[in-house]
Amino acid sequence: MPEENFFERVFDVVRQIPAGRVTSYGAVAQYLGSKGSSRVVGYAMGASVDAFPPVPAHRVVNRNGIVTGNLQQGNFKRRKQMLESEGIIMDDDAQIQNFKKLFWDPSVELKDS
DNA sequence: AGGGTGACGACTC
DNA sequence: AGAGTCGCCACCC
Repeated sequence: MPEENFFERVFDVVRQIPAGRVTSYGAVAQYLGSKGSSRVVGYAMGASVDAFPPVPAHRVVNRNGIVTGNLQQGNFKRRKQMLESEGIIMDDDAQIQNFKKLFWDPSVELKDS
């Protein structure tokens, strides 16, 4: 069991997300064993700005495949562009198309290692 | 030691 | 179907 804080574990997982792929807060939380702590994952994302190396928080969206970012609208728009830059298509403005297809589940990709 | 906070998720009305 | 509410759990003050 890692002695790192929950946040660091979240960061580590998020950093392993391949470009052009996305995952959900809940999935990360579930992978970390705290399925119900999806909020904590989101909170960790907010703290990701303090983390180093930087965490691609833009690849983490909510369960709906919608890019959130209530923290700062500015970053929100910007992250959308980054996602598109990685080949991810957005529907309305924040809805990811083929979200299910692009979904990167840590509990599946990283499995139980 | 206690309370407030939060980039979610699922349930209920 | 849309909107509101509750719960969850770790971190910070």
